[in-house]
Amino acid sequence: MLRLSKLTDYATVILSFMAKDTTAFHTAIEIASATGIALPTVSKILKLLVPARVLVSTRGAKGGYALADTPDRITVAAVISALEGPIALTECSISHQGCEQASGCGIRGNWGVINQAIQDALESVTLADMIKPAMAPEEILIPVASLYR
Amino acid sequence: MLRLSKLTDYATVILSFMAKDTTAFHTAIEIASATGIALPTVSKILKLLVPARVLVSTRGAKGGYALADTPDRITVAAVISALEGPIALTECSISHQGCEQASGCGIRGNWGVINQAIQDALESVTLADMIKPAMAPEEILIPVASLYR
DNA sequence: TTAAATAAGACTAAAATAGTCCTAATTAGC
DNA sequence: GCTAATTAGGACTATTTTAGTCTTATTTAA
Repeated sequence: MLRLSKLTDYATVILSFMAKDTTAFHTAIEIASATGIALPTVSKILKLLVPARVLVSTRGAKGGYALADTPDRITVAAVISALEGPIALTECSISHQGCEQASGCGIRGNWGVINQAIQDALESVTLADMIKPAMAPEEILIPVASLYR
Repeated sequence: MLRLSKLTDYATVILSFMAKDTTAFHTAIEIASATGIALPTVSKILKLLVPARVLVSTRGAKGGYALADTPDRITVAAVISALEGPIALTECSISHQGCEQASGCGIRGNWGVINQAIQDALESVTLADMIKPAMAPEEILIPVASLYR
């Protein structure tokens, strides 16, 4: 389905909650109860976002997590790659080794072009954009049905 | 990893083979031996591409599969949605029902914007583009590392 | 009538993902 | 120092998805 994992989906919910109060540190417990996502899951996601430089953390009593930057400087691309690894549609976009399609596969380079387009799209959207009021969903739903006409 | 399935990857290999001889009908056996992909797998992919209007099929002796249109009119988006369903990054982009994040999720609409951008990127690339000689891979690899700086 | 081919879908096995839990390390406050 | 609160790290299990195979039915040319 070309879809990202639930963890990434949760991550955007968590980050949009945190973006409402940029400076403060939030504990995992606080975030779990505010978002309704199970605590161990919240904790796992928060831990993944720290090495990716999306969040910063402080240990110990009065510790917690905070955004590493302002919401307009945190891109969706950064969040996705933190949770799912490099953004690349095909295996051979990451590494050219081990591709067994000896003949008939002169395609890799062109996948790269597509990957780049998607990368650009994801980098152009920031957390600040995500927390803006949503547009009417009807206007922006993808007309998938049209593909089958 | 925001990546598409192997089936879709195989599909592009199969279609690029077929695009070299647009008019002819190819049997599943012929395609399997030409591409090196296992026959049952080739067969499965070909069958998925027929209802999606990417291929047409003829049964019986002298039957086979052929492209439903010229390569420049078959988009990557059509191939992906044939094999993986609607192009939508998050569950709630497909259906707004059953989203349990009652509070804190004013995000759906904005995912739609991202989905649309990706959709556009995938629709703008056709099978004809894919079979052009690939550019040097080094030039187009996604600079993932830069996300972590 | 027979042989060659697709159609449909059930089924199995493998892999990825989600989610939970436990133990260690760190820090503020008493 | 001691204790409580909190993150860090990683092991582990269960679930779901995906890949791949197989069988039977249908269609058509010769």
